[in-house]
Amino acid sequence: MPLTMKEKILIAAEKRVRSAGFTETSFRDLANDVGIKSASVHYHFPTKPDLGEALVTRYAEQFKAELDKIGLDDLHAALDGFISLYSNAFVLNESICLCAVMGAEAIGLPENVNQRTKAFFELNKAWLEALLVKHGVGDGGDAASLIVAALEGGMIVASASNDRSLFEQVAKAAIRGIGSI
Amino acid sequence: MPLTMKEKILIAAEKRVRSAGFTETSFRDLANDVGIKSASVHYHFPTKPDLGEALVTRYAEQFKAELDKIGLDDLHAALDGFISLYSNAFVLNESICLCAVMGAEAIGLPENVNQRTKAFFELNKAWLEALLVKHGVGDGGDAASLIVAALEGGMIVASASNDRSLFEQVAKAAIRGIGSI
DNA sequence: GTCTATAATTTGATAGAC
DNA sequence: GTCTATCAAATTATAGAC
Repeated sequence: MPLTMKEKILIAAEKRVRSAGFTETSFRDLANDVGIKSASVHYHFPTKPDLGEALVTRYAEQFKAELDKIGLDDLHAALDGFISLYSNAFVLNESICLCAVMGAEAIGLPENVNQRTKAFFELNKAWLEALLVKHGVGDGGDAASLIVAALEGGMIVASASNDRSLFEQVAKAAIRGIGSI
Repeated sequence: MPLTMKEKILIAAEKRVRSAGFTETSFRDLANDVGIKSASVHYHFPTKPDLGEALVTRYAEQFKAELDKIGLDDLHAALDGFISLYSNAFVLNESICLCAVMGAEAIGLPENVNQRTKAFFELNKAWLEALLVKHGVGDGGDAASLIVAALEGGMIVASASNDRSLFEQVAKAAIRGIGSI
């Protein structure tokens, strides 16, 4: 099945937002990316908040699909799989997690977008917490919250520093700290 | 000594950037904030990268001044003092850390701005690492990197989720994890 | 240092033809 | 669904008077 124009726009938008930011991404840029005019982009996404909401929703759905592929029986393997999702999302000078961008811009963004960003973080935290509880590690959700925050923050620090190893360092330290939290 | 116009502009700019983002902050907005015209803002900061660089430099200097006030003899008190700096920087629906914003926008920002953002993160990491080493906790800088990343990421997650307790949770978990890293 | 005036570009969004 | 055409507003930045 070939891509619909709506999906093509979302793919182009995700790429731009994850590198330049949401506000910096314009309908005209997206129109050029997919080979139509900006008025036609508005046909698919009437307003920018509409686009933002669809963008984060799709991102969270895809992320959830990847999470569902990770086996939960081996704690270490599962944690590695989880971190790999973040690691793959972070390409130096090219892209960070969509929700790190949306989260940083959150104060100025419409509610419907922020709700979806919040849902993404909750999804991640809930998955991690379930994994830890299953293996009798960590009592509440503190460790899960810490890991999610550290991975998102690690991307931002590493991206600004133009040094990918900073992210790797944080990711490894986050895993090593589990059990004592 | 009364504030210079240059400082007034930086104060207004910091407020706007920390809530709405750097790209969203315009010279006209700042001009209105301080009661002059946008052309006059350009007199003080010829280009936007000039403004961004001055902004992050000033932020890091002020942060360093606060760090220098924290006593290092009591590990727990020092960690609490460190986290308080972040805690105070984070006001729900109003502001997050300037460098969390700049870091999230980093890919699209000019080099001179990113260098200053990187310096801010290095300053934080170095201070924390020195504290931990002094008290014989943590070998390398892994724990320090983790804490900085977790605090920055915690702000972003909490801001997008409109839930300050998420930040508090991450901050506490980050401290509790020290020693095992 | 601040002003007026303006240039050149970009933005989100709409109306209406096809 | 996509187009042309257009709008009203906002953006960074500069020239030159005061």
